[in-house]
Amino acid sequence: MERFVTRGQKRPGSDGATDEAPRGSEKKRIKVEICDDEGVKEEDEDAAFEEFSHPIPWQKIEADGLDCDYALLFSKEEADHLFKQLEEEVVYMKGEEAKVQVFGKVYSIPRKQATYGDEGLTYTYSGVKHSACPWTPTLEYIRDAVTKTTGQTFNFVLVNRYKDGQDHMGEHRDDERELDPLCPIASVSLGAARDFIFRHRDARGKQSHRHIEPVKLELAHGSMLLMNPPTNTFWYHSLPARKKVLLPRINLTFRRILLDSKK
DNA sequence: TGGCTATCACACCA
DNA sequence: ATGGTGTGATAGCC
Repeated sequence: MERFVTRGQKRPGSDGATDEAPRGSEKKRIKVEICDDEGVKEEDEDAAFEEFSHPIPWQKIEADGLDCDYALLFSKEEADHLFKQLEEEVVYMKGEEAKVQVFGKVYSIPRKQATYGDEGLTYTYSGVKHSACPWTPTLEYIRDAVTKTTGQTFNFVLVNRYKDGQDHMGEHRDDERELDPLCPIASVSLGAARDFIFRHRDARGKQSHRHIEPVKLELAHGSMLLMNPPTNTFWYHSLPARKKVLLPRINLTFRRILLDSKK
């Protein structure tokens, strides 16, 4: 069974007049598709709250073992500006660095990637160790904006650039060995809106024991998706190809990498 | 040791 | 019929 659900409309009865809306008290509409054998259950989104310093309308996205928060972090004008700045500043991997080995065969990854972060940090992707470049001004600005709204600090960002709808990323989880398991991953989107799909690890494959429908959402220009633990443990995510998308998208995933003393 | 990663083939749908 | 999309098979490396 599949249903499209629009969640997060303004609560009936909320006066909606307060400037200092606590997190979750006022919602923007985004299209979230939550599918479930028994249909959709509406949760009280106000039940979840944390003290954030900036009042932003948050959208809670929850399923079994999945816990995300979605918000528009930047206005269109600011997001346009940031996108342009990143197009000038970010230097992407090329050549051998942009290749990946899958089932013995070597491919160029279907997107461009770059890693930035605190000095000396490294990140392993598909068995290849990348060292982080020093932060650029725009990446620092966005990082700080994320920190202000989430209260979380980050020492690393993975930049993915999808030149159009043909560029994509296959289903995966982020490497848990290197990541601080208690720190959420903050995913900032700039440019073309793209579909984003979560699938539960027990609902993959031909004969999976559980029937858990995927959670699908669209990541808008200037948005931020916070993936809270334990989401990354149970849910794979992907950015599927979309032939109709003709414009580029830049995605920034801010993380906290453990200083590699232990692996 | 097992889980990862992209592509291809093919089924399904409108 | 056609094109876009979703799912499974693939089988080597660390």
